[in-house]
Amino acid sequence: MLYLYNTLTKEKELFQPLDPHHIKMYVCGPTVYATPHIGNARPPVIFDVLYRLLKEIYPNITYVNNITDVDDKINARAKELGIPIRELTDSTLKLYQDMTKSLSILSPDHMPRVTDHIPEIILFIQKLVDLEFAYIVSDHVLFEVGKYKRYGKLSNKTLDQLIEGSRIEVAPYKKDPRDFVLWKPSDEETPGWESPWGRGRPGWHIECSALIKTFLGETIDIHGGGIDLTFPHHENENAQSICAHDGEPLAKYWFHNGLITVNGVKMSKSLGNIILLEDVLKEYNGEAVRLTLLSAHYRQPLDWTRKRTESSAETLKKFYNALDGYSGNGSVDQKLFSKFLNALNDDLNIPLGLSIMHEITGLIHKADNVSRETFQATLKKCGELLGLLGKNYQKDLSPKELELIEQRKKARADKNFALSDQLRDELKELGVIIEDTKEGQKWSKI
RNA sequence: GGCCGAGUGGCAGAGUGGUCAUGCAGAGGACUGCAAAUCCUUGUACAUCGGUUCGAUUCCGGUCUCGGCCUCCA
Repeated sequence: MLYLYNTLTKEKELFQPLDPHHIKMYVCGPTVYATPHIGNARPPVIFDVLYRLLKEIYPNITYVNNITDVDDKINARAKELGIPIRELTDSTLKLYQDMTKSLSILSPDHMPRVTDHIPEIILFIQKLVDLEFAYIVSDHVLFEVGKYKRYGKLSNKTLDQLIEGSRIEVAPYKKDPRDFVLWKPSDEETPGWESPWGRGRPGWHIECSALIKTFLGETIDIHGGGIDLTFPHHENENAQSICAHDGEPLAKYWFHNGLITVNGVKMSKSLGNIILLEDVLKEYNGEAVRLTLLSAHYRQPLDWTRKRTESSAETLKKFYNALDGYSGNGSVDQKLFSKFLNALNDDLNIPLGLSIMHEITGLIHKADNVSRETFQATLKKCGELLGLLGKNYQKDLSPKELELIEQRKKARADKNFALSDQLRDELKELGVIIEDTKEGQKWSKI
């Protein structure tokens, strides 16, 4: 029984799929204009775990994650760099794909690029115009918020509050300051597509509505993203999709992850406290970064510190240590695995799940040879669900490393401890950890 | 200002109306040539003030502090 916290109802709810034979999930993907930071990495990792969990429970799931490659931020950035837009989006997309690889994120079933689906977007907007939920003014197509009575339900805002906030851009042609752009005109230099409303480009929110419709249908099970997308992005998406689809809900469960903070405050471009993923990966391997991203409950903020990442790396070492010597043939201890699964099923309580993995680690060390394999298989299986412990960590050693290991073995046999200690230090410098056990000298590589 | 969320032991971080979170760090011990790993032992934790209750860290209300959204943002 899977329970998920639903932003729409503000409650933890039993997950009841629309169709248990086909689960549909959509997560808002990146706008490809800037080097990914660790905040960009949290949703893909969190949703990757949810994806793995759903796969464990249900036979068939379609997960769609879009790539936004048309956006004014992209245009501005390309101009600043003096490079063609396509070059910027392609190279940034490549960085995101690299991130996926280094953080062991499974590929979603579809990763559509928005620019490959402009006709669907135009059709979607046309429908809203035809139904009179949208109006055309000054070459723009605007969604008329006032026509959707439940606007604000998702983000828990009343119409009055939004007006009082009054930080909304008030273009003079808007009927209502809250109305938002579905389509806007492009000048010669700006990317644009021919449409019934002239040459232009889509507004921010419409792409997701159109892509969901295209790939998954009118109503999906889970729609997700960072909590900061709730308003205005998801609120607007929700409004336009519901209006286009005769009141059918867009998503049954709205699932949002908390944000990454630095010294307690949100990491954001405007504050300039961005930590780039590539910089973190220079110091720590992807798996340690992944575990760090999973080390707090997904809805809680996660304060990014060096100490935290180091602690994750240590934890991984401990887990891998416990898996040492595993044949790969153990059978999973169902009782322990259920305990772990129950933790994840309870609104993705990954920290609790990790504590169970620690418990299993202890059991491995205390077990006899027969049950050890079972516990190791179980730990491995738990790790799999979190996208961890998949590495074959006993990597090949270089000839030099092998040579040093041999030398040390000999030195110990000769009881030349001064030399053996020196060789151990040398190997450590190379990243090879030597441990002496009853069975003799053992090595592992970080 | 409005709407959310949070305050747990040295740190990180779950959770619960009444015997255990867990990890790291610390202390003591076992093992070891020394380490490391591992094992055993070890901690008057739940912002604050009231209320409900036989009993609250857990429920309710007030207060304080912090964060998020209301603007591009994952």
